[in-house]
Amino acid sequence: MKRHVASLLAQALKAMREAGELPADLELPEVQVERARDRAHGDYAANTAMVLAKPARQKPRDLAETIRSRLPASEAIAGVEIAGPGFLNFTLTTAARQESVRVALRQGAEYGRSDVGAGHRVHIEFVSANPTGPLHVGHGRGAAFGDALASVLEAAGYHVHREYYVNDAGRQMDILAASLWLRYLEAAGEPVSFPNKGYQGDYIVTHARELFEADGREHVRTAAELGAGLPAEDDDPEGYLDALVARSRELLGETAYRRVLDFALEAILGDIRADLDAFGVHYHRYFSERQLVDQGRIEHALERLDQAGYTYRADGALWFQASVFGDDKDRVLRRDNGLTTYFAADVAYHLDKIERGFDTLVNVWGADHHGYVPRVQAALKALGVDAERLDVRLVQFAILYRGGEKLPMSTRSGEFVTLRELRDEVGKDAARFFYVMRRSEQHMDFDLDLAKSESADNPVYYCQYAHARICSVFRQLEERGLACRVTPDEAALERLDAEHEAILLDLLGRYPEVIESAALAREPHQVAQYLRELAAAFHTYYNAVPFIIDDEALRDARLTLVQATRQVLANGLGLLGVDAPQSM
RNA sequence: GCGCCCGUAGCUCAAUCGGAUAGAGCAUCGGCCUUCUAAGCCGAGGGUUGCAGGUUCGAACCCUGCCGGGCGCGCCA
Repeated sequence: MKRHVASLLAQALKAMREAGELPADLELPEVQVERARDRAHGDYAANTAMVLAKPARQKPRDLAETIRSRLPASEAIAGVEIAGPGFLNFTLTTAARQESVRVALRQGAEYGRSDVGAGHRVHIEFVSANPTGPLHVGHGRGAAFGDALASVLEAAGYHVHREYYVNDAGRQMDILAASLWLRYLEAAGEPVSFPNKGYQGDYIVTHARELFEADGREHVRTAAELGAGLPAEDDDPEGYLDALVARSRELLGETAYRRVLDFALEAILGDIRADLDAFGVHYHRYFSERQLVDQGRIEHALERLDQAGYTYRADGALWFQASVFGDDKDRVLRRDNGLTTYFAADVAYHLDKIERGFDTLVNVWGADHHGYVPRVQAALKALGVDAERLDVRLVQFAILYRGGEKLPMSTRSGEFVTLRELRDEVGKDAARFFYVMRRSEQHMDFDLDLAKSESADNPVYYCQYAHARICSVFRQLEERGLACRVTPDEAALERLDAEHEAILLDLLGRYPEVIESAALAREPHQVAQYLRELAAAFHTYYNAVPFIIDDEALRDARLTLVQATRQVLANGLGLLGVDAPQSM
């Protein structure tokens, strides 16, 4: 409908130019049509006359008058008014307004879907937390945002691929393997001392015991063998850790070491997958960084950069000329010790996404990675890829509070709240809705005690309650031996002339526009805001007007309206990964 | 020090590309269960959109400078 109005305006402008009412050389602007914020302003509003006033050298209101006279007739438009400084306000006919109810019920779960995405292939990468421990609550926002955005894009007609990038290569994996092995030795009764910089969490102990149960004493070495000749930990904790890793590797041999490492990785990745699963987040693929290394994709990427002529050697290292493409400085790809950097792997990963045929790459990153964005963009540009194709959405951290006290969430400190604990405390639905309710750029406060103690006031329940209430109405109807006896097309929707009904009709018609807007702006919070509005309109309606009444035609019309509302609530909540319960 | 993000009601946040009288929830106060779920509804109070300039028909939004908060500035990942 919005597009219909815009097209009417565009035709009017064209006609005016041909009639000489606008300068022939005037470039016609893209017509902006928006939903009227105030119902007194009709259904749709356009600022076209005000935008054109200056270049056309005419008064906005006069221009608006001319535009109105040139508008083609439309069955959907009941009237056009000129208001304020020169707004054109369009009012829909009642028939056009009722149409949304019929469309919503006819399309059911499909209502709201569109084809603006035109099958564009979008790769969306989110969470991608290091597989060195369970997900903590800091990852929750990225998970909720990324998944909701992916769903919204799907609904808007994009072809979406969800991916988790697993950083299963490099030093952190060695530290993980060593940490798990030391706990394994403890489980076997060896008196080893655990390094401060190792992964301290209980989950390591748990998984180490599992390894002990699975493999028995096969990987046991004595504490004496392990400690012999190692430097003192206090002097150089990081150096000590590296020495410990090297010693572990040496004592276990490559095969057993690999076994321990893979066991640790699989166990932790299993935890992560299970947590995301329970959070309602499902990926098409978990993409392994190690595989990128093993398959020579990093060398491939470095060659490509080299061929493009943007690498050079200095101080024994291989550098990328990121500064040529807008980054602050050049970046190292291969260190003087011969190992490639994390950045090199990331270049390879992004190149791989492009080579897999994706049109657009959406990266959902924590805001602490913002300094990293220019160098990845620079690499893509150097590889001849249009930087517009990479869209990095930075998600600000949610600052956690418990009882008014700010909470740290570092995995190193050992005192962090896991995503699982969050789910256990406040529930999946409340957590997901809360995370996705706000703009991702907005810093956010999240008080766990508040979310728990006031869980009944959480906006998610407000929306779910509206859905459950509607289901209850139909149960009630059945109990009284009644039913809605008409199809949506037969319903006497013209009887719905009350103010509350007009508001609901208006909102139902807006839903597809909201999805489209949320997809284009990459802002799933628009959907959450909309659902709250829709739920509010329904609750008001529910309290003001009885549905199960004696007047059968009116009763059926109201039931049809309410059924359409239920459908839209269910569709919208579904996009956000929130359940729409039949009862509460 | 440099760079990025943010600053809106007591609190947490919205505000459709710059658009009409800046809106919700929580909290406070006053009402509504003898009919479909009170996890709800109706009403009231609460604002110099951090501050000061600028741009224009029009600024919470764009520009400049300050103030405050978060984050980042590694041959770590």
